[in-house]
Amino acid sequence: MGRGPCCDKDGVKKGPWTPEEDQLLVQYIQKHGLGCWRSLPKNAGLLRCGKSCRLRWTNYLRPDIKRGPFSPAEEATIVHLHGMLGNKWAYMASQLPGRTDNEIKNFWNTHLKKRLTSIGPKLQINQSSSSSEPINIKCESPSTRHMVQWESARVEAEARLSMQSLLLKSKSTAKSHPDIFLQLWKSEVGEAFRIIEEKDGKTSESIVSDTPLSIKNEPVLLDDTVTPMPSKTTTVIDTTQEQEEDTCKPNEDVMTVSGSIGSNEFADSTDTALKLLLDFPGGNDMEFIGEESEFFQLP
DNA sequence: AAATCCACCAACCGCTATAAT
DNA sequence: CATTATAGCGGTTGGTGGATT
Repeated sequence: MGRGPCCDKDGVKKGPWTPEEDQLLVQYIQKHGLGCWRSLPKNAGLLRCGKSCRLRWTNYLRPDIKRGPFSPAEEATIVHLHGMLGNKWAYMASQLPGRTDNEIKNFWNTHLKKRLTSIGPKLQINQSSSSSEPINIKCESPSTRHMVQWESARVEAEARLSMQSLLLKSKSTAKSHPDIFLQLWKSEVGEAFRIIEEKDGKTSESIVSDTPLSIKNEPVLLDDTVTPMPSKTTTVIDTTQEQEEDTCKPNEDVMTVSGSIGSNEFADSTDTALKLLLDFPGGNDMEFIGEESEFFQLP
């Protein structure tokens, strides 16, 4: 049969961790490194299940955890990525070194989402008109406007993608690409971005690394005190540098990924798509929606 | 000063994919 | 190959502390 149980449910402590428990866990990991979470609690003398230990370590005790408020640059990254990917907290965490998925998720739910909701009614999106008038978005701050625009774009993209997938299924002809980014890039959303890119005739910098990356996170060893880190990090961007502007500046400080991706062609196309989609064209962030009226039309 | 409300966040829960037996 | 545990992820909950009434 399969493996033995990870922990018997009885006699397992739950709830907040005490400093003593934290100390036991940290000491054990510093001494033995990361290995089997299943056996860790017993070996470390903890009355916790392995899952709880893993969460405590990854979300709180890891030495590379960055505490404190999110910088504007980090905020912008989250908004960008959420606009693109939705609730992919783990992926966002991989792009924000020192931040955990849990932290990002909490930050989104308690700050960004609220802000988005609060300014929601103020939005005046002129979709009824078939004219080429740009969407009229009224928001207090550029960052908020930015966020709303990305959310709008994401909702549109999702709607269109689901519609497309329905159509594809009904036709049973074309195979949908397994990669969501490539799907998105191949959709009109990506098309609209490409048009703008060409119009502008410039290659804008992206907050997302040019280094090939994959959603399937490859392990990478961080230069840290505790040896084998349970790193979910693949390609990381150093956003520790405070960036006052809302817009994303080019970031040269990119860590090297130790594990290369096997299928580079696929990964590259995915990354290019993601990179380009995360780049804002021109001055008006959502200009392409107004210009490309077919964006709102079904295929 | 007490009660209530609210925001924040750590931790848990449940699900899925993958790995081990 | 089937079964089961593990790891990882996203959603949700509950405790805590500060603000407000």
